[in-house]
Amino acid sequence: MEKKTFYITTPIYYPSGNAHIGHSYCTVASDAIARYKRLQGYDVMFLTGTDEHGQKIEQKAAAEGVTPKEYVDKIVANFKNLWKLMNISNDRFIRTTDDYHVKAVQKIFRALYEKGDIYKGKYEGWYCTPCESFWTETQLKDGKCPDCGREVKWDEEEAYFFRLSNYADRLLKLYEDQPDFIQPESRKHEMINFIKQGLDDLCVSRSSFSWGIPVDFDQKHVVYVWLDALTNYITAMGYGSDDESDYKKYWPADVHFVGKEIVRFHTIIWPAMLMALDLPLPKQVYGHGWLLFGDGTKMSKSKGNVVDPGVLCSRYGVDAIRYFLLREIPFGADGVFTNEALINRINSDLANDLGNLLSRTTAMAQKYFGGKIPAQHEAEPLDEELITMASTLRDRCDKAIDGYQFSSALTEIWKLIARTNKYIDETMPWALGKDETKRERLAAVLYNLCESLRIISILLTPFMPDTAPKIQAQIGAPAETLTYQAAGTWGLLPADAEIVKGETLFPRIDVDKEIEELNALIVTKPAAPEKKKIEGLAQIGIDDFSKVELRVAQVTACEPIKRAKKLLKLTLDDGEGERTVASGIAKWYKPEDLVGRHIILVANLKPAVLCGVESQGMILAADAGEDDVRVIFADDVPAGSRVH
RNA sequence: CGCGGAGUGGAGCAGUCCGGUAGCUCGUCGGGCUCAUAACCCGAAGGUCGUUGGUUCAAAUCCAGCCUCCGCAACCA
Repeated sequence: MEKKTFYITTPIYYPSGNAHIGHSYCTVASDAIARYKRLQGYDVMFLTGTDEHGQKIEQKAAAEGVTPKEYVDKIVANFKNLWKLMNISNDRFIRTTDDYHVKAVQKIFRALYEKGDIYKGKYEGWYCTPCESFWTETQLKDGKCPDCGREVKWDEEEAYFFRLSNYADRLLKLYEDQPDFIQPESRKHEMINFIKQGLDDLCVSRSSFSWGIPVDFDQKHVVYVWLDALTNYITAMGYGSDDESDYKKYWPADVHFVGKEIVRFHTIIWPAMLMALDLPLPKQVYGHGWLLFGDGTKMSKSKGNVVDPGVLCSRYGVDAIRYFLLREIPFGADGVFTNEALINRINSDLANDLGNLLSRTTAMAQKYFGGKIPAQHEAEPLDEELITMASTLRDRCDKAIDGYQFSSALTEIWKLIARTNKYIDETMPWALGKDETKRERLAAVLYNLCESLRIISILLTPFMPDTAPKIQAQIGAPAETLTYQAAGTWGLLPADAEIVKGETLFPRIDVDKEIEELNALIVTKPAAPEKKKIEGLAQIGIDDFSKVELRVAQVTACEPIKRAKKLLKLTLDDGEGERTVASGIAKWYKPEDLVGRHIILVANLKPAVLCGVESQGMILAADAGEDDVRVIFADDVPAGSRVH
């Protein structure tokens, strides 16, 4: 009989920079599920990869003076190395630059076009010729190109569109028919609302850059991100190629793991495309949360190297990092990553509870029986609770894993670890060891400890693939006692198992010292804090500058603007009269910080309405750092003074 | 009144659907033990469950208002 299949995917990551711990999080989670399902006997397909096209990569490559392909090759190698380091067991790795993917995407694009689900239309927007970019009204800065600051013009570009709007009803029905399709539940409401606001057709081609898959029947165009990236989940299985056997075998996917920021694309656009292609839909999309820093800000590449997964793995071991990611944060919710939390977890859960349990068990087996526990055992009623808990652990883990709650699965395993530690205190083997008449009781106790560890080690394998075999080697468990079946059965460890005290699984870490060293890493490493070069804008003449009227003005009143999170409404005295200005500084200044102070005003800026407030000018402020904006004050200059 | 989520001992969370003893992990304090990685085991302290009001014999839990925080949408002139 054929084994049941299980197909799980991570998103394909955008290789515009090296992998960070946010990528690791999702990938490790997927890996744990893939391994667990394999353990259970499924024929698993675990896919990850990289999404390599697009304007941003094209620009980054150009900035480094290499071709886009050369640029991504380097970063993709970084991703692959990290996955290898972190014991990621993916069966395939797809790159959207792979030949088979390119061909399949072209085929899909053409098929949808011929079917009428893709049509040629016009993409309208504000166009900046030098940048070759379209911008929406709201992206413009002062009515000019946000990139280069030059004039833009309303223009249109020929583009292909996908009739997403046709699928709104079918999507809503999908969510109803398959209540589990979007997980966690709360994200479903967001999607329903989004659809009810009305879906626009989706632009699926671009002609303003060339780093992409060409539309084969219209070479001016390249396929734009959605159709290129999302289809990876089927092209990687050979869909659209000469050999679709894997596609037939594994599709539809059992679950797509994605970050919550891309749930929308996976639960609206992707199913709609599959509907258009008349293909089966994935069974579930699971949107996990983000890893946040202690201050609640999102992980990003610019924030320093402490969260470089490679660094963490080399300091603490891969399994410690895997454990932390899977245990600390309930899947689906956001979680905070701090060095303190990481080290505390390692010390208390891994070193104290698990590592020490193994250590004391093997040490006693050595000390009292030279590593071979006699076959004659004397049981006591006290043993029953431990035995029951251990032999039913597998079922509780299964249940947690079915809902992708690794955190719960690990919690269950650690309950047994704690119970086993307690069992040692209850039975006091060191006392039994002093009494020659208690040899058989002592044998039973030590055997039970090893059995508990055997079951623990099996269920730990998917999460900590390095550590589990180490435990199994120390208790001398043969392979046939380490299967999924064996995890549900007590008493399999053979009498002749050779127990050896091996290396310490997880050495305790000196918290203060370690934190200090990590902090030192933060300070020194990003010491070259990629000071963003101030992009050279086009030069202007003195006459251009003189078109700008700068004036000192006093803030006479200030209040927040309702419905606008970032805006403050300032009432200014500019020397001639009163005027109102809206400014996006609410995050950094409170109204009382500003009232009475003198600022510099751009006095002849065309008024604009922001969140219902007419703003008659703008005030000068500096970007003092990432996320740090400071208003330029001129308190000793009288209001009304001209600045030039 | 844009949509949604959340406010529970020092920290991080569960409990809220289906009202009735407020639970877990870490930390703190006290005790036990000595097999073990100064680890392990037991016990204690610590919470008016954001706030106000309502329903009820009884509210963390149900209802209404308010406050605060966080996502998404709009907005950083």
